[in-house]
Amino acid sequence: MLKLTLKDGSVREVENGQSAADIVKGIGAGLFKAACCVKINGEVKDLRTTIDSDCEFEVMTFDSLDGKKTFWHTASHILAQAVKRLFPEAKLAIGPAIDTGFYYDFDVEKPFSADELLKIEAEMKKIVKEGIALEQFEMSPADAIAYLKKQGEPYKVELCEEHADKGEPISFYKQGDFTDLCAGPHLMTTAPVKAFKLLSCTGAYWRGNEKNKMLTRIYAVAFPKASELEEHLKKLEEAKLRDHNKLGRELEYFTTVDYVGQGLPILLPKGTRVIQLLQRWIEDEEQKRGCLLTKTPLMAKRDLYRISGHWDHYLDGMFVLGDPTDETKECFALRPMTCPFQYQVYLNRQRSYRDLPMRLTETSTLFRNEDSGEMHGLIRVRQFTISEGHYILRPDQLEEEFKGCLELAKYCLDTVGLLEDCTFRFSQWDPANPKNKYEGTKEQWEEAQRVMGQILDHLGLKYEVGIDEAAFYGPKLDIQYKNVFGKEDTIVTIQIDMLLAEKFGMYYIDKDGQKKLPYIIHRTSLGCYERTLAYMIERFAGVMPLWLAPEQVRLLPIGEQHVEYAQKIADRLTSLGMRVTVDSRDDNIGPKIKASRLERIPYTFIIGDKEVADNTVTVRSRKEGELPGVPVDDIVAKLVKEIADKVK
RNA sequence: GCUGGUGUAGCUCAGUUGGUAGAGCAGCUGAUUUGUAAUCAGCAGGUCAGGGGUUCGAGUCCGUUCACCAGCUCCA
Repeated sequence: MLKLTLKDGSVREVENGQSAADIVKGIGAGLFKAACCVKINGEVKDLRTTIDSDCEFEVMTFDSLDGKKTFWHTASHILAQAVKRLFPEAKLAIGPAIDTGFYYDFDVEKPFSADELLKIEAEMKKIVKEGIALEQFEMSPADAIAYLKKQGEPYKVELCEEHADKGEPISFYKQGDFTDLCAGPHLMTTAPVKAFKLLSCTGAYWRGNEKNKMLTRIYAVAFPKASELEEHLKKLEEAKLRDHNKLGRELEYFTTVDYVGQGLPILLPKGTRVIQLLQRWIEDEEQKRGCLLTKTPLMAKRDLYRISGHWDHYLDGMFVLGDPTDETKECFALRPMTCPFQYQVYLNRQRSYRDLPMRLTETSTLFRNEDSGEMHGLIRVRQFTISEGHYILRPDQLEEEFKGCLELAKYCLDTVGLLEDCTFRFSQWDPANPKNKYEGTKEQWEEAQRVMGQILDHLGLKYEVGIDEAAFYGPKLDIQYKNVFGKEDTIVTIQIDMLLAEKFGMYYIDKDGQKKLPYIIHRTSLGCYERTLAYMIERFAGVMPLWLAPEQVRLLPIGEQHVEYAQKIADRLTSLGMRVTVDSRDDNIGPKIKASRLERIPYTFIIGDKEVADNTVTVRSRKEGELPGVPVDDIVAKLVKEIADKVK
């Protein structure tokens, strides 16, 4: 007999040599029905696994991510089976579960049309209804390759050949007329995959390499119950309503114009106001923290970028003015970053150790010639503005200043309401340097990453490691944010640079009279303003925190006779620096309230006979609903405090 | 850059086998003087994304450029 320790800590005795599925069945029929896979000593395993030693035994259902992924993986096989039934000439690539569902890549002549996707869905329904059992079997690598060649699956052959080097047997799963190279785990049958939807059909490069053939990828999601699928699709629809690219245009934060160009959004008055408020706030905050504000040119001769290394590394990413190949004429480029410009501030005269730390900061507009397919709303653009700082430091100051940068970034993100959804990534180089991206020696990289890792550990920061995500001159701490659709981008970055100081000859005279090279931290405090605005629109569904709202209060007089009183209150709020309008249009109160709601105005005051008589207003707050008969002094004090406190 | 989709009024969308470009909302004007998500009437609004081609005739067919969307790749 074996002893299994279950999740609740209880111990269950079972016969040796049973499958996990049989054991789960013994625990309960309901649990067996819901089981997707098991965890043996913390490792995800197939229900078909034979249990032959004492272990910790946990049953994973669809409620866990591991269970979901097993479920989705089986769903992806059902998708592939349906495609093979309808399009026998389709070649199979890969079909994994992802965090939000699953996909399968196929090599087909033509991508699937919307109609064909419906047909595939219908075929999948049949396969589920057939309740086909999945069987696992193994082959030797040589047999597996021969089998897959015979099946005419070149992509599977390629995967198998790579795996063959390990000398392990190759695992397959078979469900009826369909067999796929697969390590599992999988459900026992196709029956539980009751509710699913094919979401989109797009192109994707084989093995994620743009030099390879582009395959056809179907994204999908699946659930045990139809109601769960409906709920999921509803959530996706709701996310669309928060999408900054839709809402930001509707609410007139920004627009784009085809003859201006891609990635060049026009910030409308509302968007511009929010960014101005953010900028003023950050510049003041940085001053409090000892930063010196600079203003440097938006372009420079190519000579500058030659020194920094950008000319060699990122010429394709720059907007060049002039012929970059003609050395007999001047050639300029718009700046893609601020570093080499801001270093000139430091280089203005000889520096001593007493000048350090020197914390330079700039509200800096940058230009990057992104590939045409990359642009997206305000999140990925060709011209954008960041609060970019360069801290020039003695080695003994590095840790303290790095800590300060992180505190500043966290303070900024927290204040604008984005911190709680951020994750941290320690972006390191790839020592193999496959794209020849990195400058500097192995020793320099190891030293910089050691120092950064040590600082992060001292801070007790939880982070993921991103290999091959570093800058060409050094490692980074990237603060990552996911938008409403789960797509992740960097919102703030803090970098340690051990290369550029030498290139620019940024020596300082130390206490001992020796010339020494400083460390440099590149950091953003709030990162890209456009991107931040986009995320805030999504985070707050268009209702900005009061201190940032382009229009903070709208006053709605019910009749003509109430306009004067409303205007008096508006003047008082305006004199306190608030952004206020009076909607004195000749219209019913209903439509005026509707307009104020649709425009996401944080506070709406309704003013009629009662309010004039009592010196009050009826307040409609986006957060608190309707508050009737609030004395004017009280609401003014409340608003002043909410603004001063930067309430989210 | 790659694959696919989309582009008709400010917005949401109709527009038949190629044959006079439409609606609702928003806007403007007038009436109404109004108490919590659409008062009534009238008016105006268009280079059908932009060049080009086929045709007696193109919103519709073909090709091209641009922009927008989804995904891949990229992101100093």
